[in-house]
Amino acid sequence: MRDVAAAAGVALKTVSRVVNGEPGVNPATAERVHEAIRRLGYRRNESARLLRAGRTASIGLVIGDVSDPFYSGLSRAVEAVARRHGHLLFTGVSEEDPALEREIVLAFCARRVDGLVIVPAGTDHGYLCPELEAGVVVAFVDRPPGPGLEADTVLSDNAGGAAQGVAHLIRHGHRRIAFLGDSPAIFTARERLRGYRDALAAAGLPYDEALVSMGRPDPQRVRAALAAMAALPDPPTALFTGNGLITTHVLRALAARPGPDRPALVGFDDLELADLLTPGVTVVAQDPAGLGRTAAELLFRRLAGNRGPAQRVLLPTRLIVRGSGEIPPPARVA
Amino acid sequence: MRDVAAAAGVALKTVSRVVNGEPGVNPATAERVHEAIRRLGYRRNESARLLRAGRTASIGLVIGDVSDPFYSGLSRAVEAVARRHGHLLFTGVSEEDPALEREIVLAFCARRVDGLVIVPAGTDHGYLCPELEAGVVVAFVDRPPGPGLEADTVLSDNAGGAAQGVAHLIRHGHRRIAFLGDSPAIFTARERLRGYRDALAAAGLPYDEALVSMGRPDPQRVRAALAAMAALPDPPTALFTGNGLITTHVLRALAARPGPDRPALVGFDDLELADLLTPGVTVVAQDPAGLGRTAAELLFRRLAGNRGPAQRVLLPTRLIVRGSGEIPPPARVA
DNA sequence: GCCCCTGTTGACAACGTTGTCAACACGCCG
DNA sequence: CGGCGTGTTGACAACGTTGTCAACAGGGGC
Repeated sequence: MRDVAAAAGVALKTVSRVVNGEPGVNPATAERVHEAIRRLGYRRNESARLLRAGRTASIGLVIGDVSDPFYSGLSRAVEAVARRHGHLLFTGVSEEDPALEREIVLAFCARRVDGLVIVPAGTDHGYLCPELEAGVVVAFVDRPPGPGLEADTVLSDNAGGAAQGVAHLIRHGHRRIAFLGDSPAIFTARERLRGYRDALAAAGLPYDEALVSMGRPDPQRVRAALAAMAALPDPPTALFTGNGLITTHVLRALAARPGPDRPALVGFDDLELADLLTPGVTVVAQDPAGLGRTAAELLFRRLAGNRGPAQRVLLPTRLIVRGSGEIPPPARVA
Repeated sequence: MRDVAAAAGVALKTVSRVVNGEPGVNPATAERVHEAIRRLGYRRNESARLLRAGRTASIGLVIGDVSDPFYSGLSRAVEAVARRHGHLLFTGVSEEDPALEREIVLAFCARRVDGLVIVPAGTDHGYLCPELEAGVVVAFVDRPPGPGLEADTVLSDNAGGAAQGVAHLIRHGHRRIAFLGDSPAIFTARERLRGYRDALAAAGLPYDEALVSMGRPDPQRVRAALAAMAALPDPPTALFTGNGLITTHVLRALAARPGPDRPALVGFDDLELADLLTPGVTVVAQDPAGLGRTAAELLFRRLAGNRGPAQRVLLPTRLIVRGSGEIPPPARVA
């Protein structure tokens, strides 16, 4: 900028005015400056401008794992909203590790991002308090923050969706329905279990701990849990799986056990190609893009000055019936 | 920082020294400063530091669409490498639109990112030249940059992989093999077509334009192309699909037409759940994470000062045989 | 007592911008 | 001709940090 000023024979400030299209510059002078800008290939340093302005026009997004389609739909939506508001997006991946999450969040704060959208892995977000006081705005999505923190939060209706899925199985005559979920340390897993219990209770069915298995969503654990349930004197005739990964593990395990004793299956989270499987898989679908968009929009509303109390938004889920829960029908075309 | 200095009764510079752990500070003074930092909850402004330092310790990633699992695996790898090098990652989504890509890239450059990893949507990257001269480092991934630009590029072996997939079909006795690919405007689509032709030529089979359809990967177009081919006097007995999206469209179309005249199928790109379909889908799998990692590592090698000529890295693909290309076998367990 | 060396500290400028305010020239009005 | 408003321009400080260099005090050797 200094070079441009020298080349055009004007002061720094005049170049700044021209660059920002401020009024009150002689058209002839402006043309000289533009000429110099072109000749020197000058481009304003946005970081410096923002340092001066005291904002960064950027927000940070912390997710668990981009390669999960749930998170990628969510990040895409956040990115779109950020760009619409003229902000750039930092993306960080916590790998579901609270320590890493904290490290990433603090790195974002050190860059003075204007706001944060967080899919929290940890349960203690005390480390955020100083940042909040410093003016950073935070929205949580998919899971609520740890206790003691007031912040906008956007969640799926996990309990309601799970209840809907389980009710679907009950409507189709199932009485012994198993629940295979993620670790109870995870908020969504607990909520979905709650929905499962609600649905059983609503139908007057007993809750049987032997039909519930929660833990890490790895293939061995899922396979072992399935085997244990199959060995019960009164094995389940239907399964409700607590997330997409577990659904796929169960599908793989069931593929090894075809035939009429194959239990029905309803899963939380939609799966790509789920409609092409035989039998089709009925799912409770979330709206990842809706979650991301809503959270980002709440964030920008705060950045625009909204000082209301923290909101908690619950997004509905959608039951997509694809023929499971009945006797295996022929494949349906979407 | 000024407040900390005042609180500790020292000069600004001393606080800076303490914060950076520079030697030559009296331990007692350092303790006073630490005390003040704690009391005031001071946290260094990284943006200001980097402005001073003349770097931003951030890189930009431009991809076409996060919700495509190919891109999400790639971005995850880039993010991991960036963090390992102490850099933050800006993510931008071009939606495969050259104008948007350009806008995002220039926005990143205006922030003075140290480097860029780009999955190019456009074919003219002339707008990057001034940025390159200004010292930005760029690595292209998945597709090469437009002509006239020398930059590190990491590609999958598109032609080789396609040839391998088509050869698999030929080995299983197919002589009429169709190619359904993305728009010929897309580099990878052209390369995969080339591989298809190579494999035919290597087997002494004729190239029949009636068996080739390229265009936007939307369901209607794919369905129409399939119908047209099925209506040929000598319809194809096997299909090679040019990317994952087209493969799923073809699978949906084929699901409506079961039976023994169903053509065999091999697709470029692996699909989640592909092993659970009946029949299983054989694919030519790329390594999205490998692409991202390699591109990011080349980038950081440049940032570390490597001044060699631009490299072009070709990553191998992997044929995953899942029983397609033969008469439909029973489902296999992974 | 003088000099030099070392350890500690601070003043100042700089990174690349923009906000504030003052200066200047010009023309118009009274 | 003096005063004043307007249009144009520039000097300076500031954003929050760090590099450069100088200043100062204390101690040891001559």
